[in-house]
Amino acid sequence: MVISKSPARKAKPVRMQPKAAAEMPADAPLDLGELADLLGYSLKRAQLRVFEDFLSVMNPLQLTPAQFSVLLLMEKNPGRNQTEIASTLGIQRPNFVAMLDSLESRGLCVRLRSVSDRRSHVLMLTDKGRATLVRAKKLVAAKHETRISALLGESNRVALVRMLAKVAREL
Amino acid sequence: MVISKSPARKAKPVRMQPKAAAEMPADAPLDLGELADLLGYSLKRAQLRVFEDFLSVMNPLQLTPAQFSVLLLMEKNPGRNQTEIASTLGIQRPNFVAMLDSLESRGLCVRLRSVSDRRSHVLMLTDKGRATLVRAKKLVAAKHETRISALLGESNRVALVRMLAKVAREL
DNA sequence: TATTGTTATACTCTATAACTATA
DNA sequence: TATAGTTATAGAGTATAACAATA
Repeated sequence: MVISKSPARKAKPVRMQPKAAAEMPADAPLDLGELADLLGYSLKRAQLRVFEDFLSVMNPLQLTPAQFSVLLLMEKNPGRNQTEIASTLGIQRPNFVAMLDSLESRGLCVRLRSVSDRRSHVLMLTDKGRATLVRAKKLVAAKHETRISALLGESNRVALVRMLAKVAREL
Repeated sequence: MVISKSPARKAKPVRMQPKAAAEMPADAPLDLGELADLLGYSLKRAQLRVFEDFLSVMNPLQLTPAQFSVLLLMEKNPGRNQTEIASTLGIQRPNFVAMLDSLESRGLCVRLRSVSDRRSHVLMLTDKGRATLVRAKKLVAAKHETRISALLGESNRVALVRMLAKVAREL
């Protein structure tokens, strides 16, 4: 009977080296190959960079992209319940609970028990939430979107958003 | 002395309702407001959708986008060590260990102790890894990228990737 | 002293099952 | 019975400190 192979991680690496390792500069940047043409790859790298910039711009208000999107949705859709707001953003209802706890404990929004259906919580921005959102929008417009627009050109930025929305919607 | 406010999540929601809740269809899709113009938002939604499609196309080979990118990099850059491959992909070295364990245990690649620097492991695709990569590339090209190209048009797809790469690189 | 691969750990996101109170 | 909010939990993904072997 053959002893089953131990996990690969335990087997110590051994033997042999690629033939002509001498040709490569050794410290040259790696070749991305077809990775550079893969939409998913550039999409992911760009998304990380954009969120990073958003976070740094929003630092004074301490709002994440997800929190900002929740506040925006509450403003545009007052009177909606948790399930509606969460599902619109692709957030699972259980995961939305802690998020709302955080926003509500900071006094940015409130949960009101609905009079028409006492199971559900109607979500509303507080005055502080509205004021914070005004400041947040100004920061995003002035320091974040403007920066992207300066990089790509405004018409390209708009075209980019439109294509991404189409991919998210129709792929 | 005032009792400190209990966590917002414990305070039961109460009273009051938005004035004219009667006007809204109640089941209408929510208004995204400025969210629809936020690059970060469409970027994130598109990225999730594209990865989802990639995963379903790659289902027969059981390769995640991250694993596929690692195999591609090994192919184009034979003889590089873990630190080089990981950092090129933005993966922390400690997190790369389990990933390599998985690929190596599946027989797709090997770690060879470098003869020039015995601290480092040179990464190489196995024959099975090369064969798997060939099949993976064909699947991605035929079922994934083609689908995106059909949706946007090939010239738009290329323009999209170029803009995303620029954002990732220069923002 | 510095670096490579590694371990351990922790924190965030995300996903699912199940409970409660209402309907 | 079905739904809204919640709890508990588990799995990815990601980040940092520290160690052994090697340079």
